[in-house]
Amino acid sequence: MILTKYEEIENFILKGIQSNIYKADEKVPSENKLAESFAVSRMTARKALDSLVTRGYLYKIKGKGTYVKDNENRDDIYLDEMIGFTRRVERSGKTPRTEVKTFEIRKPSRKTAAKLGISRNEDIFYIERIRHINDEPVILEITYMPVKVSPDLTKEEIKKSKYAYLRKRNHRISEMVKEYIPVIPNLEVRKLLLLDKNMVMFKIELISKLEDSSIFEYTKLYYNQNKYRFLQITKSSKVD
Amino acid sequence: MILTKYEEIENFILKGIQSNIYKADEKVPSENKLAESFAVSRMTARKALDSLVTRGYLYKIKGKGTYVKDNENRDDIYLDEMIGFTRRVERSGKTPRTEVKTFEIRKPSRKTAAKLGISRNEDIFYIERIRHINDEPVILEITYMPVKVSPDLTKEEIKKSKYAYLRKRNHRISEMVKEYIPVIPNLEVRKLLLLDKNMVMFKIELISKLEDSSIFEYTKLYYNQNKYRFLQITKSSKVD
DNA sequence: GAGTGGTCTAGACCACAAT
DNA sequence: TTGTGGTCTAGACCACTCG
Repeated sequence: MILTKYEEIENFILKGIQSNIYKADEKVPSENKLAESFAVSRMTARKALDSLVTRGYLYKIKGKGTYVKDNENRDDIYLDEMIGFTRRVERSGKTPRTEVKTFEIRKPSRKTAAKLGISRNEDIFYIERIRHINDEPVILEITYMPVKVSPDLTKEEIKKSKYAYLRKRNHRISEMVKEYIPVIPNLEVRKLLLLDKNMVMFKIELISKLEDSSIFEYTKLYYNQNKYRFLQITKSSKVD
Repeated sequence: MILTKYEEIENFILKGIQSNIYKADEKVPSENKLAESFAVSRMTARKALDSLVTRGYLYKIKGKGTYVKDNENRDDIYLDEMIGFTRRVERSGKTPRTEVKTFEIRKPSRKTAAKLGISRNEDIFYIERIRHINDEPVILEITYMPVKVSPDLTKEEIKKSKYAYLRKRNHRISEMVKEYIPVIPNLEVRKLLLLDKNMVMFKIELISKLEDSSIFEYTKLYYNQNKYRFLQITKSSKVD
């Protein structure tokens, strides 16, 4: 099989990573070095490196160089374990912090109104929260909530937990539908999570309902790069 | 906020998709048209389109043009529903087919041996299967199984179901650990699934054990582009 | 033949890091 | 000052599709 020049370079770097010639958080050859040693233009060498950045193998630092990404030491998230961010982080001995970036009342977009099952002129809370672990931003959460369902919600309460607020009001979630989506984040998400480069990451979209079937929230969650592994354990299943 | 030229073009196309000016499976402006109307070089226009392809908004056909991806009409996969491929497809009124691309005995790589908990000189089955729906390849499955655990496995049996084989032998899976991973597929995966372009997709890696805790398989599953939605429904949870 | 996307070149200027 | 990555240009040749 014939490869393009940039595919040759990609494979060269990948082999170097697999054989541990290029170690985690150490440099791979610069774009100019690669261009010279493969006798290609710098743009071709760049294309190879950029591809490996997007695929999660490398990261770049302007003015410094290109480095091998360390994908070990990620935190595990079990899909069936209903545990909140704060408790999960504390259990692992780290320090969680929640930053409420935005808390305001808006009218929903057409898409959001449809998700919430309301009309476009009803008010909603628009809430952006950033979850930090040891002061590093790891999760961006964007929540849309109908004001009529949670009329007395305050910014102070949202700093803690949406679900603690529910308990206080003697409500609870009766059903939650989650969709797991592989994405490359857009500019806004990259900015909020301090990611300077495109790379694959995890998005979860969820809708949760209360006991009376009213929709409590429509939420999008973006999980920072390879800080997380998403696991599911199934016991004694009746597979296939 | 100042945007680069290719980001301007990306946003222009995205707005056109959101406002339905560019409709599903219809063309967006060609690279040359965009280069002209934005007064940039063709390479810059290309960079914008390529980014949107990787992010799953567009697809390109050489010699024809660049089209808006239709992300509706995807099949739902429920993470908690333990149902096999064949039954799930038939339930939706479509025709499933399994192609056994490779079935051979090998020695495992270091990584595979570690996953299977065996030594590098024990034999394993290496199995590549491609799942088709209505003759379109949608899932690539790569399985590693220790021969000593399933010594009498045949290619004929693997054409049907791994788990039917287990039942025949009066065994069953006692535990399955799955990891969900967002990836951009490599060349080999793209070739087998007939994908001509880089784009985000879903990978599942799983390890399943039998009642005696022996490891039955280590399997990687690649789900074709946006043919699938991965959903999870949680009822009456004790959230956060 | 005209238009499309795919690859590639040989430059350029910039912002940023390190020394 | 040197080296790095980030953006961008103005070409080129190719393979493919379609009329």
